[in-house]
Amino acid sequence: MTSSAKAKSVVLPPGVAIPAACGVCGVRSLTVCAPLDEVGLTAVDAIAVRKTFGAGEGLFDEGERAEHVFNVTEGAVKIFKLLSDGRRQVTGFLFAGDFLGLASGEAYAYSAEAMTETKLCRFQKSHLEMVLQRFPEMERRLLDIAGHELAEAQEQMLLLGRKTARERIASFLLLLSRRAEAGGRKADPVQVPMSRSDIADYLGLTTETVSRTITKLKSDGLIELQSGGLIRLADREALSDIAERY
Amino acid sequence: MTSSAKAKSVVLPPGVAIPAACGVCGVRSLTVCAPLDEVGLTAVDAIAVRKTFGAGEGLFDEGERAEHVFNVTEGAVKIFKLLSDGRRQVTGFLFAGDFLGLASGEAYAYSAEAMTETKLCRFQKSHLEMVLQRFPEMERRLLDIAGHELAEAQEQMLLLGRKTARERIASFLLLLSRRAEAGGRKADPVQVPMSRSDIADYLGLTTETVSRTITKLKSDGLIELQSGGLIRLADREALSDIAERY
DNA sequence: ACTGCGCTTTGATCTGCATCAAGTCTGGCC
DNA sequence: GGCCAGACTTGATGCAGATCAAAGCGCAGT
Repeated sequence: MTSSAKAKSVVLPPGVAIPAACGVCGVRSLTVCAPLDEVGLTAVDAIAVRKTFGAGEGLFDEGERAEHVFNVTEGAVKIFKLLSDGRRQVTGFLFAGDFLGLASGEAYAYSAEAMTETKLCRFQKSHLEMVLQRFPEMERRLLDIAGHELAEAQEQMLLLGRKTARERIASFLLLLSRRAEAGGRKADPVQVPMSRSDIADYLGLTTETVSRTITKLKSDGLIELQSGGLIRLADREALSDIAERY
Repeated sequence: MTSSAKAKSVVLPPGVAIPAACGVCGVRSLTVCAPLDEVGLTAVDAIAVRKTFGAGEGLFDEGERAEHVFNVTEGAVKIFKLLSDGRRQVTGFLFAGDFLGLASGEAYAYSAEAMTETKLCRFQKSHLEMVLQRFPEMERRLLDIAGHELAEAQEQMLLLGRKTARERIASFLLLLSRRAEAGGRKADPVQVPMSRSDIADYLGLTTETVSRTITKLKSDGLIELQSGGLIRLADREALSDIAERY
């Protein structure tokens, strides 16, 4: 009903289960599972369902009954809200290690869609709550994550309410780079897996303005566009000055 | 260093301690303390310090070491972030029952300032963490609160990124009314305790645009300005249509 | 009651980004 | 390897809201 299903590489039906395997999880240290010992990990493993979504495939829609939460293990996801006339605000991009579903009460507060082929662990909320009760260190970790997300949300409000287009793009590139680094991916020629339109809807701009502004940063020698959606931050210092933070 | 100290009615030195008294707390059912039994309440009481801040007085500044968290029991507080050239984004308004400090790690992610004479319970973070360990129901409650705040933050991103001035003002008035109701205050002629400038910085507009837009809503018969900062939502339905949500 | 200062409103003009409109590039597919 | 559709870039023009400017207005202090 909301986002156009522009799924392409989708071959499997949404969410083919593959054996859960926390033991070999490459992003565990980044996730909500980080503080768990073997006993906790076994408990989580027992309730985790691994799912794979193709690029463009929707995970859930805003307003839908929120039965699950997710942990991204591979790929990239965008979350967004829509107005009835189609205006869209992308409220976040999630990568490997990121937790998805904190902001939901009874219903999801936003829609979520895979941007690339994405793998994630899905948990039934009621199951996770039982595990949380047994392992308070996991609940503490969730609270930390929520605090970080809240701080990032406020940074984004500052960007959306008060920054110019140039400042927004500079902030965005630095944010992506910083998050890539935190997630153990390459920070400098930074991978930008989202479309201009997704960037525009994240930054409260239009695709044209995003394109023009990136072109300007390039001709000013602050960044270099490489193939494969990579962007090199040629003058990180100047970008930081423009962005003021991040 | 950040917000101009326009304190006026400040007579006492910042934070005169008055006896903590959870037993007679009028907003307990709204707060993080809601799920606690007598034992838990006693533990919280033991670490709570009651403070009073005058209108315009700062609670803390962004970047400052975050040693405390707060629970507003009376009054109204605004939280905001600043850019170096003075541009300001108000990221939230807090009223009786609201919890303050979730979004901070080592340092506060924003500055906070009392808008009216405000009373709050202050907790040392390290103390609260010990109490949380003993009373997991309080930690659960905190997680719920964080989830709500996250959802509100995303709603605000939609507003800042994609709504027109008229839609922003309509959304804001409905939000204030809804929160007043949730806090047990009067929802219809709704109290608007913040200045035009605070509203502008919350909505990503200028004071002039806020003023013009409110005037227009008034002349369109959707709202009525009353004395004492009260606004009557004369046509709530029309306002909702304009706002699309909230 | 008067005065003065800060807040709000109202008016005139300007501008950064949106909108409208063509191209141009890219990569998936036959 | 050539074709096509969708994504991106570039250009011309328009407009919502910012900026600049000047009154009103309310109330704290005398």
